[in-house]
Parts: sequence; C-alpha cells; structure tokens
Amino acid sequence: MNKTKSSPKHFIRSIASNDIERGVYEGLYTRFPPEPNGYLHLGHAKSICLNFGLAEDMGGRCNLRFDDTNPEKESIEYMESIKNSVAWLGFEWAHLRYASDYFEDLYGFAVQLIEKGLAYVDDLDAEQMREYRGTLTEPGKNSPSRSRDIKENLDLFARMRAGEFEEGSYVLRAKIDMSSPNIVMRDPIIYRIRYAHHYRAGDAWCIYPMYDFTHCISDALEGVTHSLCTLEFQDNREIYDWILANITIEENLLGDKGRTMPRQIEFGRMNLEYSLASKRKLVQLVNEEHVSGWDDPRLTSLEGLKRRGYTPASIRNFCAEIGVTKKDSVIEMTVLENAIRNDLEASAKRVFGVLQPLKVVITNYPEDTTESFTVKNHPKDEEMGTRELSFSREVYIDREDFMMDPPTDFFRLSPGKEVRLRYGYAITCDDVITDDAGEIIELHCRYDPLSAKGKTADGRKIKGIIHWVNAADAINVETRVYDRLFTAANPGAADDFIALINPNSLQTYADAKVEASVLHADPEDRFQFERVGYFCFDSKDSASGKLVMNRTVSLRDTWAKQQR
RNA sequence: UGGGGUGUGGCGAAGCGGUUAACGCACCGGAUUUUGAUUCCGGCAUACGAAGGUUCGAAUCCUUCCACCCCAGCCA
Repeated sequence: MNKTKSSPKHFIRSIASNDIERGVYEGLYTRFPPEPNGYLHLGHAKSICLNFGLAEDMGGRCNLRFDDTNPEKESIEYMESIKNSVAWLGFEWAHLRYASDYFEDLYGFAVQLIEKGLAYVDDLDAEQMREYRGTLTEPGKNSPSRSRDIKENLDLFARMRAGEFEEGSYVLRAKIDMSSPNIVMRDPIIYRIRYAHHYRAGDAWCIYPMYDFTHCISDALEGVTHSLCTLEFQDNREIYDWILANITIEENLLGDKGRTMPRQIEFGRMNLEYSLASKRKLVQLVNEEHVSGWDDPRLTSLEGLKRRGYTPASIRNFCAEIGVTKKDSVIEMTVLENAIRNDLEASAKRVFGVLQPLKVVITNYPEDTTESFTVKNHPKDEEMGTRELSFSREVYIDREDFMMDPPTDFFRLSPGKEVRLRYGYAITCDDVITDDAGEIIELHCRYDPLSAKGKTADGRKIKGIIHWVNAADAINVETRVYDRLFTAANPGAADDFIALINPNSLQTYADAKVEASVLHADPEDRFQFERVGYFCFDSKDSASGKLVMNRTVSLRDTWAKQQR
C-alpha cells in the first residue's frame, strides 16, 4: 500500500496552528463525533481525515466520540460499524467516548443553568412552541412558562427526570432571546422527555439532552480545542458559545482546571457525483433491494468502498486531494478513481484474467506440450518478483480483443491479422469457427515459434499485444464489474431517484478465467488484470471453491474513450 | 422583508495590494512502452459572480448589486 500524502494547507489548519502558536491552547485536540444512527460514507471520511489527520500532523490528539443522545435512532450495530470504519482508515483515537457517558454531568450543568435563571421548564406543546418561535422574518414571543421561578423549575426538572410526566408534556429550555434574528437562539430546547431504551444507557434515563446542549459540553469535558463541523452548524455556533459561557466546568476529563473553551469551526460538505449520501434514500435502496446491502460495492459507504477494493490509503489521499474550504463541493467521480488507480498501480500484482473467454487453438503448436514463461509481477517494481505462466495449444483470449471486421486503428486480433500474446508468441488468425447461430465460438491460429521474448526473427514490429490464459489450467472465477449506480450526476435532486439507477451498474461475468497463480493468493490481495483493471476478492461471496472477484476500477482506456 | 454563509477555468483548489493567476482531476497534443496501462514532455482562465471606486498598481481594499446554500425538529 502506498503512503498517504501529507495533508495540504487549508484555513482550518491555519487557524489551529495560529491558536497554538499564540498560546490560546497548549496543543491541538479534535474529535470525530458521529451519531451511531447509520453507516459511514465518503463524506464522513472527509471529516475523519480532517479531524484525525490534523491531530496527526500537528502532534495533537483526536477522540472518537459517539454523539448518542437520541435513543430512538441509535444502535450498537451502527456504533460497531463506525468504529470499524475509522480503524480501517488507519486512525487511532486518543479516547473512545460517548456523549451518553456524560448524561449525569449534563444533567448537572442543566441544573446550573436553571439555578442561574438561564433555563426554564416549559409546558407548551410542540405546536404551540412552533407558533411562539416566530418565523424567519418575525420575532418569536415569550412562553408563559418563561417567568416560572427557579425553585419551581428545579422541582419540575427533577420530576421530569423522575419520570413523573408524559413524553412531550414538558421540556427544558435555555432562556436566551425569543426575538433573536438567529432562530437557534430563541430559547432552544435542551432537554426532552423520551421513554425510550438507550442502546448504552438502557432505561436509566427518560429525559435526553439535545445536540446543542450536549455537543459543546462534551467537547469541553474532553479538552477539545477545535470542534470541526459542517457548514449547516454555523448558526449553532452562537448557542455553542453561549452554553459554554454560562456553565462552570470545574475540571475536565483530562484533569485540567480552568481550561480555555473549545472553538467551533465549520467547513463545507463534500458531494460526490453519481452517488447518494442521504441516509433515508440509502435505506430505500437497501430495503427495496436495488443494492445488495450497506456494503454493496456500488455504494460510497465506507464498507461498500472497502468491499469494492478501495484501500484506506486511496481514501485518505482522496480526502487530501479534495481540500477543505468553506463551500460545499461537488467532486467528480474521476478524482476518486484517480486516487485508487494511483495506489493500485504501484501496489497491485499483475496477473492475466479474461472476462469473456474466447478459445484460441494454436494449430501448429504440439498437442502434448506445455511450456512456461517467467513473467514479472510488476513492470517496474523488481521487488515484487516473478511468476510462472503456463502455455499450451489452447488458450483463452478476451472476446473484446477479437473483431471480425475491424477498423484500421484496431490493433488486436482479427482474421488474417497477427497479434502478440503478451509474454508469449505472436499468433495469426487463420480461421473463425462459428456455431449454427453464427456465434463465434473458437479461433484457429498459427504461432510463430521464433517470436518468443518480444522478438521476431525478421525484426518486424507487432503492434497489437493481448493478454490470455492457458486453457488447461485456467481457474474459473466469477467477476463483477461495477459502474456508477446512477445515470444522473445528482440523483438526490431528482423527484424519483430510483428511476435513475443505472441498469448496467453491475455486470457479472460468471465464466471468467484467470491464470493459475491466483489460486494461491491471499484473500486480501489486489490484482491488476493486465489491460483490464484492478480486482480484489469479494469478501462475502468468494470462497475457495468458488472465487468471486470485484473490479475495483478499470484501467484508463484511451481506446474505449476513442470509440465513444 | 430576518439571520448566517459562499462565489477563482468543466470539477476541485492555491492565492491575503506588485506572481507569466500555483497545483490536482478532466480534456487536447506528442514521446517512450511486450499492459491502447504506467511514465515523460507540451497545451489548456488577458481572467478571478457583476458594476463602480481607492491606488502608480487589485482576484486580493471599499461600495452597491446579483446568484447560490443553510436556519422556523421535543433530529444531529
């Protein structure tokens, strides 16, 4: 696997190193704070690389913290999957934390706020609450509960926790400003009643803190210095700062007292063309079985990409490549493909594989002879060694490398034409055998015995070079070739994204053939099928009896491009 | 009609008052090549959302305007 590029400069790094230089903070501390309510995708990878990467580069630390304050959506399964994905990308968290571990502390801070007259228990129902909130252009108005005295608030809040009230009957609100132009500041709810089982806290609680209250405090407790999040939280920064300014944290989890509060910085989301990140839509794709599951290799979930054959390094390089700015970006698929090609070009073993086998009989080659060519596993990297490639009278070539009636610039095989079998001999096509339906089933060719080792006796150049596998010991393998899942660059914007599913996003070649050496490969190995693309074993469906290989990405193909 | 953001080539992205306006992807040429791969060379914005202004000098400063994104969950 390749090294990852060092992350480039961007505005967050400048701010952070500036803060450290000026002594605002002693060292960098970040966190990646997913809610365990789904699987990670490429967009999360950007955040992971930003948070963990920055800490790595600046000699800081980064926590993995689950922002698990909504028991109705979260589960252990998601949490485990997220941990695996972060680890797979190659990052190590300083601490594994859970917001749910802070529930007791959070409750205490809420009490602090009430005691200061900065929070109150409200009995408005959801609809009234919305009415009182005002609109984008009109200020809200104070709830009648806003004037409730501190003692009563304390009592009510304690009874909320004790389970004396129904869901939705009371909430705890911060007392800020109902006429703030920033709607987030219009007395935001910080606790609600929910009789739901929490995947970690169990049934210990029936009140749960809201994001705005929880997140900033969690950061502060963990000693986070820079709290990086996406653009849509810009308005929330005001409440983030307000909460931290109005509570007193005696000592954080690191044992620090009087530590400087964390600073929230927002960055733009990444969108990938021809893909979907919306959780709801992905669930639909999975449930309606348009894809095989959350780890379908056509999905840009991290598990999908992993199964597809993407390496952690390629994803980290991709994230370094797309940059970090304050605007939402739309990244072209080729950037992702470029990242994995760069990695695999250097690291993948070269091997011969034929997706659509066409039998070639070499009529002037002896029937009972097998010879062996010693070939390189990598054209440039000698350290990757060599392997033996067997050759005999019958071989398979790819149907795409033969054309009955080719254009002049097609320099592969066709009737009467000569082509080189890579690493082997030059052959000329004499006969094309068809079946009753006119389907080509076999080619009869003649080889030039003096054409081994890339030479020819008369010095003639052979332009066309094709790959092949020896029929006698070829291994059968099912190969799955993937294309973009959608036919539109932004399927999420369409009314009916299901209608935009690319019918050719998965093509299965059940009878593909690969050279014998693949049998002894490690399940984790990646290959380049020369002239075809990069492949890996499918982690779910491949077994020793039945090999299944996924095409991670094709090779660049100027010939195919020219044909379009 | 409120508030918060963003606008540099097809897509990303540097640039922070004086640069020929980096770089990556894509694209177009050409060289090398037993992968039509890789590699290598070369091309690719008189132009920085628009219009004014300040200045000897602006993508960078000021003004106005325009476009797009986010915010009215007891989601995060």
